[in-house]
Formats: sequence, structure tokens, C-alpha cells
Amino acid sequence: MSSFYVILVLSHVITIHQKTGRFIILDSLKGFYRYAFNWEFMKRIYSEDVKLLEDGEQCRVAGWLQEVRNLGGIAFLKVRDRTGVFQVVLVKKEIGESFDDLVNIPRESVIDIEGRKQETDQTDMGFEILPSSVSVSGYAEKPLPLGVVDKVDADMDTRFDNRFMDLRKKEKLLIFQVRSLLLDGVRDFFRKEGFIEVNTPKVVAAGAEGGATLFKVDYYGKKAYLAQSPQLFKQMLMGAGLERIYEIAPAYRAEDFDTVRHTSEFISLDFEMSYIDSSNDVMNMTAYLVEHSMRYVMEEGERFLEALGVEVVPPEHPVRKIPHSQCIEILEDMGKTWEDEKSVDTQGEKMLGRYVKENYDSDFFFITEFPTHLKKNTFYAMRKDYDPSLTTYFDLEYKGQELVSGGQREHRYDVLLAQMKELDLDPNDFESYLRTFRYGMPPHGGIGLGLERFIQQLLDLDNIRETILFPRDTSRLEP
RNA sequence: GCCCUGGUAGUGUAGUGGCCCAUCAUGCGGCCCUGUCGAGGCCGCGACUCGGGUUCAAAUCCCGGCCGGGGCGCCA
Repeated sequence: MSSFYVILVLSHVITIHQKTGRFIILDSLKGFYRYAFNWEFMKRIYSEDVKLLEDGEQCRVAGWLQEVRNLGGIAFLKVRDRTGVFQVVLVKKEIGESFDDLVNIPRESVIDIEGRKQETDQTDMGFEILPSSVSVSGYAEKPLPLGVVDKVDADMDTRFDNRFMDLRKKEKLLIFQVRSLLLDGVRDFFRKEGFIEVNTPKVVAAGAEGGATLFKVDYYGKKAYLAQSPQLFKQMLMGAGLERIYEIAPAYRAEDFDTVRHTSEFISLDFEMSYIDSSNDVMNMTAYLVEHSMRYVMEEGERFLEALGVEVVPPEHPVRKIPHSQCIEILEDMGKTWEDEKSVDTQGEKMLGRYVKENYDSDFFFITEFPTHLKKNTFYAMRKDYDPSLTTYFDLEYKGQELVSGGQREHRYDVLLAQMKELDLDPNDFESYLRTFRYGMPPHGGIGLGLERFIQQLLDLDNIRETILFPRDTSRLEP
């Protein structure tokens, strides 16, 4: 009954076309294709795969009617699916009165075409479809809220109000194809390094760093919050003996910031590892994670990066580590001045990014040994033995923007308790967390990485919202 | 939260006191065209964010509301 059978051979997929008994070797599973199983109920194929058919062969394709070029006696329908834009040819004297109906289908309607492949060098795809039937599965209203292929761009607000339409643009789709691959790369790395993927609660009783940045929720009448970080749970899992874990999950920040690199809901990529000797172990793991996932995207997503016109340059090892105090000196040498306290602020980050790029030809560097008073809310940060005014905490900077924050955690119960008391935190509020530290806690550390920032910097996007399907910020709650 | 900045047809814009019953592009509608691919040609449609104020006169100036964009603090 089915028109396709599928056999897996190595990483390639071979389909046998039953009508012809011919083998079609699909390029790979890199991105577009999904033929790992034989879905006999899915007869429609991607336009990219029509290329693999013989000249004159019947096929069924479908997509969005991008535009109609009506020349009078002949018309061309440009139809877009996820893999490309193909052309359907309508000859008036051959199809008669339905010609007028077909050329008047509104743009962006979904149409389903059965027809014959005809090879030609007059289209980008190298073929066109001579239809035997065309049906409209979903009519599009007129006018469109924004044009998918119009020569004018829409404002961000218009675009995000009509995100479904915005995402029909090829270059928007590409971002999410890269994002998907980057996550594959991340998971590939962690799997190979023996990390366990976990999920921790997102509805919590208390945050990691006080209550100021938390969204309140009503939890069966009790006061609760959306988690702004999995921090405390990750540490508890170190106490539970999981040793190496990672989590890819949303984090919520009710900060009232409105910038191109902040959103209220983002995907936090966290890992935590036990039995480290120092924060250097964490930094090195971080650098290899970033490198591996970038290389993965470069290999698997070459066509996407090419289409986006982006060159990806992963970090080389070792990634330079610059203590915070030295960062200040460098910035002073570069002529930076401060009104208040000397620290690496947004301007400083950008300057240091340029400095490292010019002097060491790298997009990456760590800022290490963050002063304790700059991490004042981070009660769980381990401080340097020789100088408690410094922490073991670091940031990883990518193209002049903070990408990662992490360090070695304080695993000694009495020290942790003392650091909490410095901040006037009530240990009773953290009892379920603190308890973990009283029954054998190994030395450990970890990081949090902003996934969207990673993609933003990777693809040189102006605004972090471009990396999120439906972004949440201080004013946007829908769609 | 602070600072800067904007809101004109479906979309993107021009217009900074009278020359504006508002420019251009795109879109949409109609007509012509059998190889278009930024299709082309001709004709048409469609807008000043809301409320107050100043003025003989407001898209334009002032105040407020609503909704954006950018920067900073902060952060992933």
C-alpha cells in the first residue's frame, strides 16, 4: 500500500520508491529530512526531495503560495515549503477556466499540488511542477498583516504581534534551525562527558538570590515564585551523588530591564560537577562545551550558516583568563573612567572584547576572580582561601558580552551558613537546601549559560528576541 | 527605575506652523501580456496614536495618556 519503504544504512537513509523500485539516497539527516521511519500516511514530499525524482515523475507537494506571476496566457505559482521555493506552471489554454481561480488564490494560502516534475534550468530548484490538481487547504485573508517576501521590512513590534507570519521568512526559520542544532551539539557534548540531563522545579518557594527578581505565582493559595535559576537544586543534586548534571530549561527574571540582551523568560543552560579541584576545572569544561557545540553547528549546519552569511569561530584552548582586577587595569590603560566604583560594566565589556580580539585574535575570554562585593547576593560562591575579598567566580565573555557565569560553590556547611548570615538571609528559609550540606557534600562547581545570548552572538543578531519564537519581555505577554 | 527617542494607508516611509482634502515604495483592486523569477505596462484604493491646550491656521508647537525603539543600572 505504501509508496515508500525505508531502510537505514549507516547515517544515510535510503528510500525505495515502490512504483519504480528505484533507490533514492537522501543527502543526510542534516536538518531538512525526516525519513527515518516510513510514514506511509505522509504522501506529500518536500520540494527539496523533488529534485531526486526522475524527470516527468508524478509527485505531491504542498506549501504556502508565496506569489503569483500571471503573464496572461501563462502563470507561475511560487510555492514555499520548509526546504525551498518551487514553481508551478499554469498554461491557460491547457487548464481552461480554472486558470482564473488559481491565479486569484490569495498570497500565503496553503495549497496542495499533485503533478509531474519537469526539469528546467529556468528555476533555482532546477525543476517545476506541471500540475494535474491544485487544491487550497487554507485560504489566507487579505491584506496580510505583514509581507513575507515584500520589499519592505516590518518593525519588530509588528513582526512579533504576527510572529507566525514573520517566521515564514526563510531567514527567521534559519535562526531556529541553528538553535536546534546548537542544542543537539550541547547534548552531544554532555553525553560524551558523562553528564546526566535533569529537570528541576520551576515553581519554587524561594529564589537563589533573594526575592527582588522573582515572579510571584499563586500555588494553591500559597505564595510561590517562578525559578530564576536552578542553582540550589543543582547543588542539592551534587549532594545526592549525581556528580555531573546539566539542565536546559526556562529561567524567569522579573528584572525591569529593557535591553537587546535581556528577556524575562530565557533558556538557561546549566551544568554542575563534583570533585573539582578549583574553578579552573569548571572553566575548562565550559570552554570545551562552547567549542564542541559550535563545531557541531559548523559541521551539521553548514548550509544554514552559509544561508545566513555567518562565519562561526569557536574558541581555542586555553581560553584566556583575565582576573577582574587586571581587567580594570586594562580598561584604565584604554582610557576608561568611572563615576563610581571601578568594575567591568557594559561599556567595559565591549572594550575588553575589542582588546582581546585585537591582541589575541579571539572572541572569548574569562573574567576571573570576581570581587566578593560584586557578587554580594551570591552567598553560595566560594571565596579565595588567601583573600576572602575575591571569589572563585568567573564570567565567560563572547564578542564583548557576558555569556556564562559560574564558579566553585561553597560546599562547607559552616562557611556557607556564615556567608548567608552576612546577607541577613534566614537559614530557616533554606533548610531543605542547607540540609544537603550536613550529610556529606563534595566540592563542586558549575555554570549558567544564556542559550539565547549564545545564539545571538553566534549569529551576530541585533536583538536577543530574534532567537526566541515568542519572546517575553517587560511589556510583551502575547502571543 | 533613570536618560534619550519615536508613533502618518495592510506594511515601511517623506513631511518640523499655511505650499498637505498629505510624499514615495510596497501591498490591495481592475485591465493588458505564453517563460516570469525585484516581472513589466496602464488605471484606481488606502493613513496623520488618543485626549486636552496654544494659534487666524496644527501631521507639525505644548501638556497628559496609551503603545513602541535605543542606552544605562543589572544580568544569562
